[in-house]
Amino acid sequence: MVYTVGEMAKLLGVAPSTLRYYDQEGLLPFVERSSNGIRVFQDADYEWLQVIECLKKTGMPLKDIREFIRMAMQGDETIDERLELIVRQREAVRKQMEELQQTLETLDFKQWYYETARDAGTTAVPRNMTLEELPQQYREVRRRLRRE
Amino acid sequence: MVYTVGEMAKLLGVAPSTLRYYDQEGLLPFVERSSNGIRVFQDADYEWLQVIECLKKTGMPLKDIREFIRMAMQGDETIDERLELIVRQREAVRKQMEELQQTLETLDFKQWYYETARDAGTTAVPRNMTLEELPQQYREVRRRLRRE
DNA sequence: CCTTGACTTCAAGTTAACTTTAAGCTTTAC
DNA sequence: GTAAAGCTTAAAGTTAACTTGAAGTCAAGG
Repeated sequence: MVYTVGEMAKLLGVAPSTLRYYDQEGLLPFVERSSNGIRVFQDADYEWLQVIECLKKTGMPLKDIREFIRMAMQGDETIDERLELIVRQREAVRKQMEELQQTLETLDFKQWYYETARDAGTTAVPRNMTLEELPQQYREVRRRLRRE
Repeated sequence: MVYTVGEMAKLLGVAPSTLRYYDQEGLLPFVERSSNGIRVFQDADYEWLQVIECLKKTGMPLKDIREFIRMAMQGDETIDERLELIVRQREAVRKQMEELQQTLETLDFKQWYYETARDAGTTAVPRNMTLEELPQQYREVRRRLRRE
């Protein structure tokens, strides 16, 4: 199966202009052209685009993704480099998940805070609680927020 | 304790210009000024800034954070609204974590892929494996990547 | 034959979140 | 008394990742 830029964009759920922009930025060296200059996407290209999508979700900038693609085009001699890059991004994502976990804990605390405030009619109640009055799981969070 | 913009920035690990920018954007209505116009940060302001930081990490744009701060300044009548916003952000973060989890699984697959390629000397080996030859935990990932 | 729709390129515009620069004020240290 | 450090504002500059607009090409349908 082959696809136009519009069809591939639809498959991926992005705007066609995004794919043209990626091509312009050198991320899509694998995309071929028909005799009259129209981009011809193959099924295999879908997989490349999914990998680009994946790396983008790790927060990697497009120019670094371009380097990864460039390496992949080089062939088997760059396997080690590519492996190293993947391992590095994996660690970056693990770190991001830990940070998000902490953010979630803060929001859990805030949710409890506003539920308590709502029930009491005023934020003064949760705000002025001592650490001992605070449910155990929120103590660490409040210590962090208040630098206590 | 009171702090200048530079001291507070240091505590938070951000640039002073960032705090000035936030102030300009209306995110810091709680920060007072000394007689000669210098910003005076209080300990309580540190907590506000941590909350701003937390909301920023959820991906909330600054103008929405400003609205949250504005609500908080309104007082107890906005408790319900603020609770709702927190719950919404909490759900957004849970979703982000799920997406990151999927990204991580893709990277796990790619790591295995390149380790296998390295050991074989060519990416042709992992690439041409049938679904049955593939370790079980990677089958779903490859199906997604290849739209199989 | 001609209109429609989707493709092309190139250039310019957009947005968010800062950062930098310039010009000026205040306090502290020698 | 003056120089340095750190504060102020306002305005302009930066960056990434797109998006939009203009002008043109091409194939299919009525």
